[in-house]
Amino acid sequence: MTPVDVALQDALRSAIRRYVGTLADAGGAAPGRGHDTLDVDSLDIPVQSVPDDKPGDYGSPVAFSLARLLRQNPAEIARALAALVDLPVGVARIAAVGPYLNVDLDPATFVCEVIDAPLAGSATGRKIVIEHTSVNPNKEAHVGHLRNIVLGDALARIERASGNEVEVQNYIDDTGRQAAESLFATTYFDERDPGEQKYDHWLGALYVRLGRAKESDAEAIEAGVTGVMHALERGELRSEVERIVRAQLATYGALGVEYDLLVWESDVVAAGFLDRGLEVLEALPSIRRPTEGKFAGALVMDVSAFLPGLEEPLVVLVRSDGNAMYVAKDIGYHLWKIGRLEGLRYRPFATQPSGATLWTSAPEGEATVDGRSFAHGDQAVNVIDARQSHPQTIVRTALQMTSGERAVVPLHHLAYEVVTLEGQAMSGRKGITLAIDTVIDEAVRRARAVVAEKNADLSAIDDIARAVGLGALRFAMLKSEARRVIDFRWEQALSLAGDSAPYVQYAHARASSILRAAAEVAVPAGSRTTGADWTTLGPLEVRLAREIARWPGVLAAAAEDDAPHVVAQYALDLATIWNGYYNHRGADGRPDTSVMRAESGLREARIALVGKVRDTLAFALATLGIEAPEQM
RNA sequence: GCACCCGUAGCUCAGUGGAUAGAGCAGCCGCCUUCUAAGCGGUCGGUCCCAGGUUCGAAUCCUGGCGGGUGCACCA
Repeated sequence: MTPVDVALQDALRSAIRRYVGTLADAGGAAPGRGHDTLDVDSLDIPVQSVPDDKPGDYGSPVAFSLARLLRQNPAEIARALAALVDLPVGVARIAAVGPYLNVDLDPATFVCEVIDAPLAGSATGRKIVIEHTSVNPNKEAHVGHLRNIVLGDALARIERASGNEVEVQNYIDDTGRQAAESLFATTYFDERDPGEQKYDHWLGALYVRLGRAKESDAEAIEAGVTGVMHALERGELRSEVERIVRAQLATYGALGVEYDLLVWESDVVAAGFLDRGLEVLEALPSIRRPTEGKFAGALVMDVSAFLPGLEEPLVVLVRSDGNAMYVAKDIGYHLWKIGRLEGLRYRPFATQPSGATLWTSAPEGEATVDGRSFAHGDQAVNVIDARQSHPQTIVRTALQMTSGERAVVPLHHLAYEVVTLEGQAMSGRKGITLAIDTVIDEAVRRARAVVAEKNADLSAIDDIARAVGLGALRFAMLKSEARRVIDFRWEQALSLAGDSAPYVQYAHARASSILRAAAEVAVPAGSRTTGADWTTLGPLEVRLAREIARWPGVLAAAAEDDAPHVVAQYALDLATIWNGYYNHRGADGRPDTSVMRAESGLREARIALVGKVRDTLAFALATLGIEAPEQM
């Protein structure tokens, strides 16, 4: 909803009220036509962008719904309303186009309004806890994880840009089987890291090797892994796991991804979240401890009241041997995320490239650090593989049961589909993977070759190649909906043309280039740009400004729906409209949108508009975690 | 078997109940005597999986099919 939309809605509403009034005056002549019962105040008045081949900038199909309510021809209603309506500020004319009511904007007013509008949302006071990455600490991260990381990071940036406080958590499953297997593999094979490759890569290879060795020596390996798992639970191998996590974090750092807090599973358990979560649950009637049947001795939760139709409505929380299931720990963790449990301790873990401190949960840490309070989210969002939708639903259901039937559980699952590799399912266990580190290197290498070819004299070529290569990679992971399967193919993922980040970055560099040339004439300062004569602007500028005007709504929708692809698609749209403007030719076949060669007054107004184009492109890319170089 | 997700141009995908369904890639034809051609314009290409229904209006909502993916452990 832009200010123009709102003003237009108000104007149309008044006109409709007046129109209905005239029908009422004609009163007895037209009984039962609906005007006497029509509730104009609550009438929905849609305002939409007009297709490019139709007259007008914005239009409303409101006459259709009125036609039904008033039993009249929609085109007639549109004509009548066009005659009755008072023009809102910024609107040059309103006319009926068939049954539609279309408006032409006043270029000067509209463009000034657009270039003065803020790009970021105002502060909401809401805190959103986003969990993403959460890669098992036993191997290098691969392109399947890349999708998770990039989605989560983009969502965090989108929520921040929308005015929310965001805390990004990365959950470390340090007591799981996978970490145990990798660590055990080093002793089983008696291998020591020669330091020739990243530690997580070296360890990942041993993990795969151990998987193969199980075929011939299953029993001994099982016993050894179990031993390591117990040691992990006692917290004895924390520094070994930390070493893996640090190696993985180097990859995320290279992608430009940072976190606020690492949450270790062993700390979640030690803080009592598991036990206290279970206490809360055990008070509920749907929690039982059967003494016979297949779940004898286990603690189970009956979810049938919330998830009808399940073949097996009982979910095991604690096994009959006394060991808690993962989902039980997850329930405790999530009760803490939304502020219903307390007790983790924290210490600094690392200083990230931006300078921000990465915190970690730690048994020996402090309860409060640096004056900040972790968790206490008004909303929690989990970026997790769609294959885990069922366990996520169980966690959500447990929170629902502890909150009351009608309570709104502030937990979202951003479920994303898998990434396949040239059509093949990836498998860490089988070693069919493609490491993020490998892809980053290749992406930057390819981008560097193109930058060197197109623009060899740029001094910051390495930085630009990095921004372009990583941008292409991230964008490929973000441009489609999360629920779509992505088949990773090199040519597609690292493409520098078409629907890609470099396309948007190029549009941004073009605008930047103009603004460099313009710097001596006028610096864009919105509607206060010196020397601008707004009345010289025309439909071409309005078309461009209309696209910019969409941004706040796009940002809000992306945040509301946890949908970064909405921002990616918008960035492509704005870049397309801007490129079209840039290359536009008049009826005589000559360029008619030149900024620097435009006459004084028009030139300054265009400089201000181009400044807004550049800022909007850069801001949209930034919410996706993609840099926008000034030159490329 | 039950549940969830997907089905739109040759391929990969956008598309908030509204105007003649749009991009990119691939194919074909054009545009650098200068604000960046990583670009722009044109052209070719559609039973929006099928059948009903709701609606003034459906790719979009509902029901039933068909095809594909995923999930349904005292694993994580």
